Amino acid sequence: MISKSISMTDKGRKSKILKAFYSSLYSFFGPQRWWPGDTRFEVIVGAILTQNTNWGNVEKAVKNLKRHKLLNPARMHDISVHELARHIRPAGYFNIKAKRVKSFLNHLFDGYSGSLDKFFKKRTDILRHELLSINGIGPETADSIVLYAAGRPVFVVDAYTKRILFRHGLIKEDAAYRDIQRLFMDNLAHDAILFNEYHALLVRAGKDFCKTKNPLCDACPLGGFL
DNA sequence: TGCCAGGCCGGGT
DNA sequence: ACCCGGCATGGC
Repeated sequence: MISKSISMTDKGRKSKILKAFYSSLYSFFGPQRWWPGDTRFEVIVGAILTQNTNWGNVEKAVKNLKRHKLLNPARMHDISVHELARHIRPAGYFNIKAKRVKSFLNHLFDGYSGSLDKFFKKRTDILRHELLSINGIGPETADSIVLYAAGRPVFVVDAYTKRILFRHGLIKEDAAYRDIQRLFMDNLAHDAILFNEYHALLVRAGKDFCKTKNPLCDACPLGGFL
């Protein structure tokens, strides 16, 4: 009885903090309007290219792809993995990432004749599981695609999310991806618009105030929660 | 000039 | 079930 009320209290406390974080971030930064990409396919490619990589470098790679009219499934499926690697060079890890984008394209063309409409036409949990089965697509990349390309309410967890939550004492440093994701999804309405903004705001806060080295906690809109 | 950036995989223990 | 090396460019 006692332990139950303690855990309920703790859950309620975290729920309130997560909602307060969102209010503070939204008030401070305003809407972020993610994903920074024009089409679903651009979101998918960007999600793979940004793995452990600065977004600025991804933008250079995306610009290359656009300049060569390659940023659509059919054209990108046609070229060799070697040629693709050449275009995405600025994104770093270009050989492995070219292979990963190709893995997705092979899946898309093998099973869905290259149609994203067909590929997305399934239950959210099935879609997520299917994405995870593709080599080179892990939890964060899969969830980014499910949320930002398919528009389904799953919460995306990334390095900034972990760091911010850890520094505010909401998770352990070695917390697992699914546990962090559950923290958000058990305490917030399953709303794709909300999850979209929330993750984008966490990344914004991370970039501006929560670097690994020299975090600017004084100026951070979440500073008051420490 | 070294460190960091919106991960993930494969092999080893 | 972990742990770790590898993957690579560009900006500060």
